[in-house]
Amino acid sequence: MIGPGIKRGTAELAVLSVLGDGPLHGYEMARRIEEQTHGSLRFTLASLYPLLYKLEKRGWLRGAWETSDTGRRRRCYRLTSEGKKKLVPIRREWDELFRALHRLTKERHA
Amino acid sequence: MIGPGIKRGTAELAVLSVLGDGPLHGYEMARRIEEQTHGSLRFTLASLYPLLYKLEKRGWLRGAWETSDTGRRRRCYRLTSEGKKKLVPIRREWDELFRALHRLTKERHA
DNA sequence: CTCTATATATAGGATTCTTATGTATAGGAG
DNA sequence: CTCCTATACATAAGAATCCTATATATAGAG
Repeated sequence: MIGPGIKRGTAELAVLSVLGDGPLHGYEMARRIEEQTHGSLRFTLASLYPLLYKLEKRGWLRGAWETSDTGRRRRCYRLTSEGKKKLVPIRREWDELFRALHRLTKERHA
Repeated sequence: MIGPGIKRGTAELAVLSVLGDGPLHGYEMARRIEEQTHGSLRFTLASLYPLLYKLEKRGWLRGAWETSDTGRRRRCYRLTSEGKKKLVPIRREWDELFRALHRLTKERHA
């Protein structure tokens, strides 16, 4: 489990990434993020929902109410075409950040 | 250059990493971090100094005033033995975070 | 003497995430 | 039928982190 304060900025990337596979509702997003990172990346639902509203307001997601097979009311989010376009440069930015930090933490005495 | 909001949590790692090579004063830390990450990681001096005070208060750094060859007054920071010990698990945490995010952004359809 | 680079410092605010709390329903155990 | 758990969404209040703006001061170049 990643310590507090270290995860900052990762939530948006995580949400956009899992939505890249297809539409999902919030509760399932959180479950998949935790599962696919083997529990090392986990953020609470109380963090997730405000983020979804923000991304929807920004036009990257669109949410639609639906009723599941089990009769449960829930809000299903999908990436908009704008959101899909943004995902590419965001991943590139993160990749740059990773490489930059690796240069700092590993490639000493250069 | 990494966009705003995406860098969060990286400053502490960056500072501890450059200090892992030896004692430095603030201005030089910022310069090296920018140089060693090829400009992609850069945080302002106004962010740096409060961080140094916090890390010193926490006991991971110790700062000492000195006068440089050019007669300039500056504060030189070095890792304490406690700070050196902390650097190991912090690097491991970051490595976990990187791997977790890679699983999310790359290893789809698993 | 002016301008730039060096060097430290703080106030104020924006952003991001967490803890705590609340609402509501489906389905199983008893 | 009732209690409990898992599912599902929601908001308030605050902590943590970083940035912009601003301030001070000095060395060296021209």
